Amino acid sequence: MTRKKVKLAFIMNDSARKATYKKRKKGLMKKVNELSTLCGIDACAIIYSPYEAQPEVWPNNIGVQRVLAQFKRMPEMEQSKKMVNQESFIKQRITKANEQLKKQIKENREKEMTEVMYQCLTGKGSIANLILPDLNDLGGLVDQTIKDISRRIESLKKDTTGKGVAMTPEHGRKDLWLILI
Amino acid sequence: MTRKKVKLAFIMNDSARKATYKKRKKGLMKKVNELSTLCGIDACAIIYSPYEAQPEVWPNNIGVQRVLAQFKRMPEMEQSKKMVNQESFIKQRITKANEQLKKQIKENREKEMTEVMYQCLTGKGSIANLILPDLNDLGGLVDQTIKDISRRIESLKKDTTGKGVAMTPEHGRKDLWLILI
DNA sequence: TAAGCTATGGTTAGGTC
DNA sequence: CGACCTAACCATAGCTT
Repeated sequence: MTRKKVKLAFIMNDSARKATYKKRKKGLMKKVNELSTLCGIDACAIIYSPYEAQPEVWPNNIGVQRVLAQFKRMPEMEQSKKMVNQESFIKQRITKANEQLKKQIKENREKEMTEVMYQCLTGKGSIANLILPDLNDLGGLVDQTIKDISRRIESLKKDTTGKGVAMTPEHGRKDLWLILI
Repeated sequence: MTRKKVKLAFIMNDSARKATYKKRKKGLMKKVNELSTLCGIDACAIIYSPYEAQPEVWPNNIGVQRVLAQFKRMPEMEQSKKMVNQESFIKQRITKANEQLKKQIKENREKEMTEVMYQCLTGKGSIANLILPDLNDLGGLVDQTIKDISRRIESLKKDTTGKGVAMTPEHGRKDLWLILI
């Protein structure tokens, strides 16, 4: 079945949009209810849709009116403070996404370099045709690997049972430890 | 690790409550943003909490004010219509939960009876010490199983390749088909 | 305190009936 | 429609750092 990730954009197909609306509205109401219950906070939600003449609110009209009254009672300036508007919210998400992207790139590069190092160790490749930045990264990786290996040797020396220790690396550097097997 | 299902009730532990609040508020904001974007609807959210002096709103104060104005402009009577108040919402959830409970009980009973039938077939048990309701259910289950087996035999007869067909049953009665192996 | 991790359970897209 | 199903994706509780 085709269940690809849905792009976060307006759904053009009318019936699909309505179906999604109904499902997600239900989920959202549940979430609001949970947050309110779990944390004992005052919350209210109002949703307008082309499918209903009246907006749907949670928890009820009295609660909404009360919250709204409180909200309107504040001075304009105060309202602006600590307010999450759509623009800043989206900016936050973009920043977050960019951070993840950077992390992924770094991770990919590390894997690439590990592969190169492994190729060299098994004689299937050479460092002859690498460019300078790659050589620098590779140097760092080799240093790190040597350190890891030294630490591994030390821990093996201390293992008096003679049966070996778990192969799990200390810091999640799973791939590199394979070299020792 | 212990990551059991959290009971839907006020979290007594202060720091745990705050942590949950922060995580869930973020998730909620994301959901509101998604619903609004995907379905092109006008939505706004207001959350009061002991952790912030000002309520947090989405998408922004202007949007909230506009939605609120629309809301207040309606006659009282109209507001009451189609409104999901907390009580009816909770009642809905209770009804739903009860339905699920019934379904689960029925499912459990079916499994129990299947087990009994299997015990009898393998000679590890007898129907001698069963009470009447159990016998009735068991009878129905056996009938159903015989029908399933007959259908299975028919479908095997029609299989001219002689290589057998997939062992997947037609209606998800996985366990019973094992008898044929 | 906050930020990061991951197993788990919950939500939902795309189907069918 | 709307109810149900399932595979995938997502949110998050409980931890560690």
